Amino acid sequence: MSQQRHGSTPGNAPGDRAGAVTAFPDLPEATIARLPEYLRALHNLGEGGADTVSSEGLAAAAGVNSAKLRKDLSHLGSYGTRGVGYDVALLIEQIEYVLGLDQRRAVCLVGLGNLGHALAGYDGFASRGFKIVALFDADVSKVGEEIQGLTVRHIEDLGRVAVEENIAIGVIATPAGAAQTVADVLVDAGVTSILNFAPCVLSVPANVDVRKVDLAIELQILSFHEHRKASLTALPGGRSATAAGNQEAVGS
Amino acid sequence: MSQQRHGSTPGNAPGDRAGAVTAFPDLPEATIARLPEYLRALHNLGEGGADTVSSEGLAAAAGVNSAKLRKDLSHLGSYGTRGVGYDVALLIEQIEYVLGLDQRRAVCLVGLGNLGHALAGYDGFASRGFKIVALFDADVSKVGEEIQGLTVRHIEDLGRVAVEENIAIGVIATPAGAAQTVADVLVDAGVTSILNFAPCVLSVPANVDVRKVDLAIELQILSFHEHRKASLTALPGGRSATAAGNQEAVGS
DNA sequence: CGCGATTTGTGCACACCTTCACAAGCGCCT
DNA sequence: AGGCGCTTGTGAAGGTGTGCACAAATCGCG
Repeated sequence: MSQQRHGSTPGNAPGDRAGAVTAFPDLPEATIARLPEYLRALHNLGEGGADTVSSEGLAAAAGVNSAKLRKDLSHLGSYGTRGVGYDVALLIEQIEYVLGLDQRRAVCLVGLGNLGHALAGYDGFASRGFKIVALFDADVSKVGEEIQGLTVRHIEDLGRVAVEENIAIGVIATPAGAAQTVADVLVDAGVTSILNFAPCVLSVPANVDVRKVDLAIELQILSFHEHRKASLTALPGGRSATAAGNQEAVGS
Repeated sequence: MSQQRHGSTPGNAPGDRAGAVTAFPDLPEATIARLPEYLRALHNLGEGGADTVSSEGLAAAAGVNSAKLRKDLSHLGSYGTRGVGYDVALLIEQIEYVLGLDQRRAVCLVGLGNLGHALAGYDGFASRGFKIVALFDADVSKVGEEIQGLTVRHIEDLGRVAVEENIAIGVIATPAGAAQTVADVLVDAGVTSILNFAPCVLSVPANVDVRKVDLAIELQILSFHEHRKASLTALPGGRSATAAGNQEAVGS
């Protein structure tokens, strides 16, 4: 993953929410990538009326191995109760805190083509800790358009607005050709996390995190497995028994 | 990852394209997930007029370490030339073959909300080896709508159409509540690879591959890093030098 | 109060992945 | 023909992640 393995400042035990500037024990990246999934599963369980969950139960709901789940939670010093399980509400609170979701984060979206429109209208963001506060596009014919109560602005205004609205996360949904330029503008505007939907590699300063989602790549990976499966059809076995678990979550 | 670690049939060396049913040396999952990125970089380079690339050059274009790139390519028995580099056209052909992209794969898309519409209109699919051949939705008010030259059909027709069109890959872009049902239908229709955009865990037979893309999860991971960075602001360093490389590709 | 059932937290072993460092191979120039 | 510089392919080392299996802890019940 990224080079910024800043050696976590020793400080405060997790669970100690007192000091405003709590530093984290360095969580494994793999764990971090799974926490959001646990969180989603916990919300589901909570809405279903559960007060506590066993690691087994939560693991099933999140589609992972229970040992892995326990180890992940132990990393954040989590408070389960032996013989009982985890308190759903408490665990939600803990994970949201670790992920920094207790403060609703402002996000801006650049590029309002097909995908950009869909993202702007995606209510999953709002319901899971984020708020899209600004939309930008380079195309003047799109500027002024109103989407989901927000007006599309010209990308020139990005710098000013980003500061005003205290935006730390930017989403790039432009064509590949424009993505690097947009990334540069975002970085200049103080954005330190970028979610990139454009099929290209971005180069950014070391203090900026980039995550990339490439829809075609996902399909190509599936295609490989299809190809492999097809080359195995002559073998024994064929369509086999039903079993859950061959889920393949995205994330690094 | 998935349990189907079918012990690869020994057969045919890669590069030996003669036998129609070539089995693969089992490529590491991590390598597979990067191949599409290499492919994209190669296409870019090719369009730029390059005939050959060094591992260093290609690695830079794909945003990875050059040693990793060489090892990845060596896994597929790739033919580079020492002192020269890789033949761009040949390497493209090799990777496309391994990924099974030489045959344009038929994909169906279920769920035509905001995201579904965007996916249906995404030209990145067509240009990278896939063709969306059918659209489905459960909502009768959407059935009949025409999108990108395709007519939305009712999900009841999925089984029949999937067989007719020989669809092996399905994309789920429905709300979470409907996703499992849709997955079941897809599986019954003979689909063996699913790309799931719904925020939920799917349970499917062991021979079916599922990849999940959850937009909110990506943001939550970024949020964690933001949170961590914020808790480090008091430390020495601050905004540091420009450097490429802290890219975080999605994929397992 | 003690015992058994249950479930967490974790030490350990293993598998996978990454990175370094270098030998082997190739082409070019003299 | 020979040597030199460049680049691939890979052995080995270190790191990260996974999963088993079990000890430690807690609850409920007799």
